[in-house]
Amino acid sequence: MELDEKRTAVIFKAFCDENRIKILHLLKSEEKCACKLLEEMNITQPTLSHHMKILCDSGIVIGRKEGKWMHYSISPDGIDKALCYLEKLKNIGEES
Amino acid sequence: MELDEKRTAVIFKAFCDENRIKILHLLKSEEKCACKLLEEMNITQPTLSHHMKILCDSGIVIGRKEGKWMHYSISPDGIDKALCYLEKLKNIGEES
DNA sequence: ACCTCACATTGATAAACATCTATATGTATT
DNA sequence: AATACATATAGATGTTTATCAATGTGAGGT
Repeated sequence: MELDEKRTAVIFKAFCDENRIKILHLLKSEEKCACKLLEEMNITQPTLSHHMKILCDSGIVIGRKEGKWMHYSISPDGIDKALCYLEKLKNIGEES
Repeated sequence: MELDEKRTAVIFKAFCDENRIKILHLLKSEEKCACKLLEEMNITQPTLSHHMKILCDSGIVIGRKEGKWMHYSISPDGIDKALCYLEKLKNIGEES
């Protein structure tokens, strides 16, 4: 019960920071490597790395290593988990 | 553009704290007054008040004043905005 | 008018978080 | 093996956030 709440909070951490929203927006159209994201953001490389870790921990983003590069993309399954939680929240009074 | 990202982050602030998730869970079945919520949570009254403010600012919860009491409930419209954002995020590569 | 009850606000404090610089790790390339 | 590059990690710092005790506000009730 407690754990569930913690896990849910971790999922939505992805969306509660302005820079992470910006990153998600950049990933919306296609998979991108970290260096490309860095170019388009106004933050340092370690800060980007920090945000990417939070995004991956949330399950909303997936990282794929290819040689020196990390390619990041949005995880439909991750989004589905978040969607599912919100859908359940909407069934007000109808079912428990 | 910048503002959009900030507004989106505010919406999802509702879901990124363990106690707020717990509150949303309590509101899932029915509207409840603050005092009832307080009974079921392990926090002080000012802390509850603080969380309720964040939840209302996010648009996910609606407050209704009735005499001395504040009744809180989940806003389907608020949830829909969050759902809409996530849906758009899922259209990967298909449309911009 | 006074008191009580429900809730909000203020002010203080500690924990969490975002950010940076500096450094480490790991993967090509020469 | 030496270097260069892409990313991660560590450590430090300022800011935001969660929390509480104390106080304010406003609505009934006596």
